Amino acid sequence: MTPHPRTRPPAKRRSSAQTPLSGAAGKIRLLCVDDHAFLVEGLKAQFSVSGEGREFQVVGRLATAQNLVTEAQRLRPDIILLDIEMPGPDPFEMADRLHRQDERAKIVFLSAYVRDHYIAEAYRCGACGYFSKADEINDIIEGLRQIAREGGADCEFVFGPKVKARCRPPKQQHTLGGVRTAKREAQPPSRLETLSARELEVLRLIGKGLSRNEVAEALSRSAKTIDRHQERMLKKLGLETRAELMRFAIREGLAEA
Amino acid sequence: MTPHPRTRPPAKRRSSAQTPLSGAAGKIRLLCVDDHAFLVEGLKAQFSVSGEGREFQVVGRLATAQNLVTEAQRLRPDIILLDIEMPGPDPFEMADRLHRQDERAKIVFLSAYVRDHYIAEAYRCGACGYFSKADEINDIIEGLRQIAREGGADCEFVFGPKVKARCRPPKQQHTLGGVRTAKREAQPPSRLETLSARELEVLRLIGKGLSRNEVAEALSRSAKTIDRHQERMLKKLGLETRAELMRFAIREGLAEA
DNA sequence: GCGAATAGGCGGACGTTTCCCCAATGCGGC
DNA sequence: GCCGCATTGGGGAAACGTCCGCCTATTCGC
Repeated sequence: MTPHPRTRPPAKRRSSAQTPLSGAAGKIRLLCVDDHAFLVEGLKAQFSVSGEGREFQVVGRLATAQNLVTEAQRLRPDIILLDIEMPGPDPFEMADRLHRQDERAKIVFLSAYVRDHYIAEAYRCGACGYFSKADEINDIIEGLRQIAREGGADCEFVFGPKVKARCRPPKQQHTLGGVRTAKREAQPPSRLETLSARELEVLRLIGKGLSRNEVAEALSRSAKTIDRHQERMLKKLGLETRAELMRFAIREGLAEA
Repeated sequence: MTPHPRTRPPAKRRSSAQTPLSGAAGKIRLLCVDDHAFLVEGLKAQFSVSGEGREFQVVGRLATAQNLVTEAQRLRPDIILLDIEMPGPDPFEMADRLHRQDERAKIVFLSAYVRDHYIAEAYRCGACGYFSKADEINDIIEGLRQIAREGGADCEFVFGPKVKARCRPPKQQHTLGGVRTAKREAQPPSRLETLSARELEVLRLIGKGLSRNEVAEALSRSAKTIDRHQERMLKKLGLETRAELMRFAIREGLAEA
């Protein structure tokens, strides 16, 4: 399925061969990939009025990730703002493909939802940051500034405030304005991925509200076995009760609130 | 059990007693309810620059539908733009409540997703329109203009292009009238409101992941008392387990996923 | 091959949750 | 006063959830 196991390669020296075309007035050039015209147009306006963000310029817009690679190479934006929940091809896959073609491309994910799984994918496909659409616009702008200033592939991964709030990776974090940054190496994988297939199956059913016995029946196993899976999940995830497990399932998109 | 079944009442003549406070320059006043600051700020900018939409003005923003009724009555916007997928209380429920208090309120739903269920709910709770966030901004602006021009409760229900495209059969618009009688499974206006203050307090703590003993300690009560509160909440809400109670708390915005 | 690690499976111990029963207090409405 | 009801607390039974030990199978590195 995936010809390249999307694992982040060690940061390489950026090939200084190409340089992004500078904007007319030296502005930071953005390519927005989002199916919501509404949002992109508003963003354009935001950047065109005087005040916060006037150093940015939206140089292109795509409604899907379909032509991301070719458009990115044509427009040479400084930063690509990439939505996650879109019709069409998997944005992570496309980001990964772009990143393989051009190590210097700076991709920033901007999503309505914050999920460990998304964060891990974003990190793995070589993106530079991850922001929530619910983040304050000033925090996002500050983050984009920082990313624009710094180098390419070896820059720090920048989290929006809401994103940071949802993942509590141990240490190695320092504040920078409203945004947080984390050192590359210290980034833990999604906690979801530490679970086995069987455990995920159990978790999904728990998220649906099934009791241990109902889960046991659904999977044709003893209730005690379900208990065991649960127990190990709780330990792996650092949780304590079944209710917290349901919350986790909801947060990760395995269950609906 | 439902004092008001949320069925669209026959259009009434608008009581000409109250008039929305006109914007400083006679602009169309908008109240935006969306958890994405990003989108709302962009919209504000869009309306502030010269060009399309300069006759609009964003007079307020809410991140949830929680205080919709009070804020709408305080700000008296001409149109309320209401997102659907938000944390917190059910936007349809809140729209319905507002509509009962003020027949003249013009509510327009603006959602990332187009679903038959959403369209039917929007119609039933007295809204004036439904647009997709993927609609072109000019189409949305045109729709808002039309809604602003027309009367209150008796105005036509306006669909955005993407919404229209999804309700293929042209009869759909008429059948909506027949759809209204269906559904609305026997539930009080908001199940949250059937809970007492004390029960809400307990629910909030459960949503945070506290165990019965922790809740008991936090409220300086016996664990048995907490049990009792929980028990009655489960019965009132038609739930069976503590985990489902947590899911309910998340859905109602009392707890964070 | 062989230990270590990981996964799946089950039984028992023990605390928690669920759901009955009961009663006392205080508060507002009729 | 009486009624309804929210709030508080208790007893107890049965189911459930948490955690322990122990077994087996598979995989991986050495």
